Amino acid sequence: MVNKNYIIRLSNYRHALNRFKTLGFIKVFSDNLADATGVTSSQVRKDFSIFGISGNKKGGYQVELLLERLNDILGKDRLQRVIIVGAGKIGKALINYKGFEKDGIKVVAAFDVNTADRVPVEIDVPVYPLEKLKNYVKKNNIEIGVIAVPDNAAQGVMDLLVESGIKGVLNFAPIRLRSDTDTIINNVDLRSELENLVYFVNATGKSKARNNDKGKKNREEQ
Amino acid sequence: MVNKNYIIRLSNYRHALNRFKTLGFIKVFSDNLADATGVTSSQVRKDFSIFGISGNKKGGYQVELLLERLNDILGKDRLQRVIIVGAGKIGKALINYKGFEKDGIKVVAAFDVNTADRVPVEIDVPVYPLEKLKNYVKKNNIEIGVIAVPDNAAQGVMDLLVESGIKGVLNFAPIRLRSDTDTIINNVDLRSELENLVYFVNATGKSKARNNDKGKKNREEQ
DNA sequence: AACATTTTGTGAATTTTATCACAAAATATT
DNA sequence: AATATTTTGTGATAAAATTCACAAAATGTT
Repeated sequence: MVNKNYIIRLSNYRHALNRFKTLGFIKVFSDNLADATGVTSSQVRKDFSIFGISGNKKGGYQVELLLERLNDILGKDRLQRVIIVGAGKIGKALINYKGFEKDGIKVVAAFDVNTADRVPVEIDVPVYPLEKLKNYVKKNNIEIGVIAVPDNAAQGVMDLLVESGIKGVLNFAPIRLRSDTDTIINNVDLRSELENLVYFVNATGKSKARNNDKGKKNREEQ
Repeated sequence: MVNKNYIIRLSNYRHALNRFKTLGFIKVFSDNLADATGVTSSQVRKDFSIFGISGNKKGGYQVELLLERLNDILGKDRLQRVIIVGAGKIGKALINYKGFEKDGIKVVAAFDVNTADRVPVEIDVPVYPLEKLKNYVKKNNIEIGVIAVPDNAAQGVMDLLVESGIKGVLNFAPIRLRSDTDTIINNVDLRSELENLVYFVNATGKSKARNNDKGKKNREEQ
């Protein structure tokens, strides 16, 4: 069963590959990708096996071909348009972040209850009042929305997004959103990440090690 | 072996408990916490069992006592001071975010190569030039740092933080940081989160379900 | 062209994580 | 005070994820 962890790893392989490509690599081996992403080489091969990706025995994988295959799996063939709800601190940071574009993700609009004093200055992403969200999403066939509003507004926004027909939500509010549809919810909980660090920092030296895929020191995560 | 996932769940239980407390609850049952955090009740009990937390058969758990216990485990007894490196978009958002304080996390300073045009306006967190970081960390015994600089600067900042004696790092740069010390690194990779959504949104209806702890729709995560 | 070396691909084994299921305890009910 | 009900706590079990390990294939070497 393919789940989030597989996709995160594929995404990591893809990014490592892009770097290898920049460096002029023509082929890579599973242990190059393993080193670059912090997993074992058998993990890399197993993942590829699951997605039907194959290389050459002794010859490794052709960078170009492998990238194509990963791009295909990850839906990188077309630009993914995303909207952001909440043009506060986090919303603004996301709106102005240019790094997504090279990964095929484009913030096309933002929505906020208070558009007046929240217009981001640097980039030409329009900020609309919340009332226009539903219409915009339907008209433009937006599939992914980011929730960057305060806790107490988050569920309301979630309901609005679901009602508008959105398919996936990235939630920055530190609460558990509910939806009875099959809308996909990913959470980014910075508070939790920091609390986590606090715990392990305090535990350092008390031999409370941590070593699963997410916890292992020096391992990727996302 | 206690790892990140345990701590994330404990952190979630703690937050649910705080809400229950606000609502006037005196006691809770494992399935209240399960509902609130999106896990099973046996998971809640198993987690508690691992941390030696016990309740009363039939009586559930005393909210107040349980909170104390969780606060203790999660190191919530004292304020955790954190520094932020990089006063760009994300750095600024974190600096100005007030939500952490109620969870005992305080941003005490920020550092940036370019302090001039990057001073955050709203809150009185000082922004120092990068050269002052090492000294500041040592002098103030800072344990946790947040990396919010561009990719290409991230490893350099990481090295600097490690050299300064920092114990835990929350990394927003979408690369795998390396350190030969046992500094703990947690990554927040928004690009990866969005790519993940793209995959599952595209897969919707193609019966590519996802159902592990992180992937299950409507489940908490971080 | 034979032999050595490297690397994939994948079943099997192992480890980790989560769920089940039920005895024991606490509370409620009659 | 006896009986019924509820909920914990945890071994046993199941499921999931990862690693192992090795045959097979591709490439390199003598």
